[in-house]
Parts: sequence; C-alpha cells; structure tokens
Amino acid sequence: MDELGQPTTGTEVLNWTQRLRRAGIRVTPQRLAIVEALHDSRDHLSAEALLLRVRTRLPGASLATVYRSLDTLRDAGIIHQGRLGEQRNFYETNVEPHFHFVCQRCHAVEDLEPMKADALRREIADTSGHLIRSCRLELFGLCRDCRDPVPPPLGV
Amino acid sequence: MDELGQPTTGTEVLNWTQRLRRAGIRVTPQRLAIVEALHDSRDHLSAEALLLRVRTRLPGASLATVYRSLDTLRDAGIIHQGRLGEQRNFYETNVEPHFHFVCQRCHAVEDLEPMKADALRREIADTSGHLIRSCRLELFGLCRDCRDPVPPPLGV
DNA sequence: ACTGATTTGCGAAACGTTCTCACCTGGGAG
DNA sequence: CTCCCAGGTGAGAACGTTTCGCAAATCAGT
Repeated sequence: MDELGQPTTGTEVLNWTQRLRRAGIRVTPQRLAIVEALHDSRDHLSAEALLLRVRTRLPGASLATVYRSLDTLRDAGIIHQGRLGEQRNFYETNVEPHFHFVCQRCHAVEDLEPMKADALRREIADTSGHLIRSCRLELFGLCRDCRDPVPPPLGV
Repeated sequence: MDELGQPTTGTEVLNWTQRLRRAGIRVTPQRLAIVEALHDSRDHLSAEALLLRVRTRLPGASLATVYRSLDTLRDAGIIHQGRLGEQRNFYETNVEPHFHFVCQRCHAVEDLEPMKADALRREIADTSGHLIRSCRLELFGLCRDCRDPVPPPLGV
C-alpha cells in the first residue's frame, strides 16, 4: 500500500507539494491542508466535513476555498469527486477507477474493485452501441457488521 | 410491453386511479396528472420539467405539490426516483431494476438491463460479505448517434 | 351532505454549491 | 533578494433545487 507516494507519517508535505507542482497548479497552504486532511482521513468526506478538519490547521479557511480547491484538485486528477446517496458530493484521494458500497444503517462507505465490472462494461458497450467513457456504480445495503449485529453478552 | 397496466391511449385514468388506491394513497387530480404526464412522456423528467407538462392540464399546479406527490408515489413504489449527472433528481414510471446510460453530448438517457449485472452483484455480495439491497449503475459516454455523427452531404 | 384527516398552493426557508469582489500571495523574472 | 502580477483567498451574497409552514381546499368513509 502507498506504493508510490504517501507514507502515513511525517514528510507528506513534500510529496503533495511535488504532486501539485507537477500537475501544474499552484501550491498554497490551503490546498496542501485540504489534500492532506482528505488523505489522512482515508475516508469519503463532504466539503463541509473537510472544512472542519482543515480548520484545525488553518483556522481562517473558508468553505468557498474548500470547494474551489477541490474542483482544482479534481481537474488535476489528484482527487476523486463522487456522489453518494442523494444530497452532497464527497471526495477521496483514491483516483483509481472503483465503486462504492454504502451501508444504509451505519452509513459507512467502502471501496470496491469488482473483477466482473469490465465484463459488464463490455457487454453494455457491445449491446448498446454506445461509447462508454466512464461509469459509476453504487451499491446499497447492510455492511457485514450491521447485517449480523454483535449479540448482547450472555450471563452464563 | 405494458403487460399489466397502461394502454398508451384512452382509459389510463382508471388504471392509475386503481393503482394509487391499491397502494393506499389518496387519489387527487394532481397525482393523476403527474403520473400520467410522467408515463406519457416515456422519459426521465425533472420535477420542473414535469410541472410544465402537468400545467397544460392543471394550470394552477404548484412545484411543491409536484415534489410532494413524487415523494409519495415513490414511497408507494409507483414511480422510480434517480439522479443523473450532478444536479437534479429525475423520475420515471419504470420501477423495474435497471440502469442508465447518459450521453455526455446530447444528454439523452437510455435504460439498460444488462444480463451480467446479476453476476456482478453476486460477486460483490460474496467477496465483501455485505448484504446488497439495491444498486445504481450509471454509464457516461457518447451514444450511437453522437459517436458517429452523420457526415455532411457531399457535393459530387 | 358531514366530517376529519390529507393534500394543496403559496411564499419563505433550507441546503449544498458557486459567484463577486477587494485583498493577498506564490513563484518566476530581473 | 525584491518586484510583480496571474492567480488564489475570505466573506458574504446569490444561485438552483428541494423542503417547510400555514391557511384554505378536498378526498373518502359515514
């Protein structure tokens, strides 16, 4: 894991700075705070949730800046933007094509990389005649933990 | 097509009335106008687009009523609510599980029923251990017509 | 018809996101 | 190292979609 880029401690600053610079976008404290907070969370965060985390480092940060930076980072291919249930966008630093499972009870989000996705995509491309450029797959249900709740401890 | 319910002309009123009543929700002119307009369009409509169609029959209809009725009809299992690109919900009377292809050029939406979807779903359920209750698949690209534009007529 | 719970229309508000604009700053040129 | 300006920032207003609150209207069971 983290084969090319981000050790989970310490000198991440250098890596993200380099990545932004290589992508041709300016390196600002706000953008660094945003990608780092997003990456460190290892989660799927909304702009507002991200703002809360960013503000622990940059108390003056503004929501507009978070949205603008996320757009910029997305356009630069550094982060991925998605949409879960109904309402707000989420963001993550995993930019590889993948899908999402959402637990309807605890609202946890898990990344999926189903092998059969390519077959499905090919079938659709072949039978429909359309040119498929991207796709989004979201699954809803109960996660392992919520489907089999831990039984209450039994007195002997 | 239309094996159980809606002839494309004439006495639809009776069918929709019956379906609403059977679903245990009150039958109002607004709700009938909304399902009928939605069904007749055979398309994926936003609430606002639907309001325009409904107003040809019910000039006083209100947007709030459209939203409330769509929620009610969705909860009753009579229509399906989805979300396409980024911004607004859409609605359709096709309540069978199916997926959507969206052309990024002409913005047309096409329903898909890929055979391999079940295999994909089963693979995900098996490997993840989650209980899958529903899923949403959206594909983006260029439709047949937009990928191969009609060449301009050649003078001999 | 009478009635009570539901639904409607309207305007206002909520929500997530984008815009405007004055000020500030990253980073290349000198 | 300093200067400079295209580009980024913060604050709040504006935006588009969806929801809410309320008084008046209406569905459906008696």
